[in-house]
Amino acid sequence: MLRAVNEPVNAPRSQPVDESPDERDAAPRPPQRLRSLVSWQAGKVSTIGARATARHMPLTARADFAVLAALEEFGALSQAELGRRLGLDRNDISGTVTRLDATGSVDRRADPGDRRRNLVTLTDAGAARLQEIQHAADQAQAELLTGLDQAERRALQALLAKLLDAHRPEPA
Amino acid sequence: MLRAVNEPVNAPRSQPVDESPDERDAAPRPPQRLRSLVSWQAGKVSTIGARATARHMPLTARADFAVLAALEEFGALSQAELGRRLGLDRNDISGTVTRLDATGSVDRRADPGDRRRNLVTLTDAGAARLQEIQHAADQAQAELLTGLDQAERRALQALLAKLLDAHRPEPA
DNA sequence: GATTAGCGTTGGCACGACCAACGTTGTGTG
DNA sequence: CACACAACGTTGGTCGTGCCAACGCTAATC
Repeated sequence: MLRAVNEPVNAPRSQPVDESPDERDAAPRPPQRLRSLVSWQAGKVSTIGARATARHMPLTARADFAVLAALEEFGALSQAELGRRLGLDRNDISGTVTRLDATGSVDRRADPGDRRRNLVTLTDAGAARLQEIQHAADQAQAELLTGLDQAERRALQALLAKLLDAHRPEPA
Repeated sequence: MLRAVNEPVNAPRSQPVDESPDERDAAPRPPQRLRSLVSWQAGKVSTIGARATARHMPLTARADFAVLAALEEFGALSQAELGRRLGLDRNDISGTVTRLDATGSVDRRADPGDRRRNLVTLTDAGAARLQEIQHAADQAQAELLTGLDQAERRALQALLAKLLDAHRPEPA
């Protein structure tokens, strides 16, 4: 049943090193106190995912992907609304949209009905770019999930989704 | 093969906004393409965890916690070894150990048997500090895990642990 | 004795999350 | 109508984190 992980945590030893010979070359384990912190685990998983991602695309493509995906799924949005959907600061959205606009992936223009807003629209080029990034992301995802079988992947994803649902109303 | 987890993903709608009235005030959902990326989910969980953590302690305490926990569990270590255990760069360990040494949480001295190394030892003050941080971390953890019952928490933790085990040999 | 490898340190870069301030524009209210 | 108020987009800055590069030192290897 996947071993409880939670266990005691209170087993500090004090020999300077020790290293029994059969784990000399094995991977050094992080301390139990960290291994039992979900927030630490999630952070590590995130950076491993980032490393895998970086092998398939420039890092900045991650922000692009988020914006493009939102536009594809919800249609044209203002930048503030993008921020709310994605859980990002509107400050940071600004830069990403600028980049996407410069490469023609997106069309940004003042909303005629409310000139405070910028209406951001997905272009055909943007849709194509979205597909590219999705492809790279799938590969990175596959690398990240090595070691988990189908059922475990689905379970993990479902649990993370449920956790996130419980926290959603905090955009930034 | 392997794109598992990700269901269709190809259901883009195109109405500019729509917003059915019963979710007008509800939390805006992130796009499906993101919700089906474990690496994105993990990132979000990580930052939500960081926010929760920040409510209970200074952010830098997280790095301190990692180092202190490793020293408590494995005894005195060199900085390079700390890096390997924690999956961190030895560059970054240096700064953390300096901070911990300055506050007396740790004793750093040249290893008499190999003067290239710094032997880092946990002090009593350090052990106390570790307990403090653990306490704060527990509270943050509880906030983060709101919305998951006991069994789900254990399952999530176990799945993350298994995923990490499959990637361990990459310190930096 | 010379080369190679490991260690700790400094300094730099990129990225993400966040906060503060400003000018602009729409929405109220008196 | 004039006014304060709120929302928007932008710029500029801070902090924490993950990386790479280089240096001087020490130990192991040949």
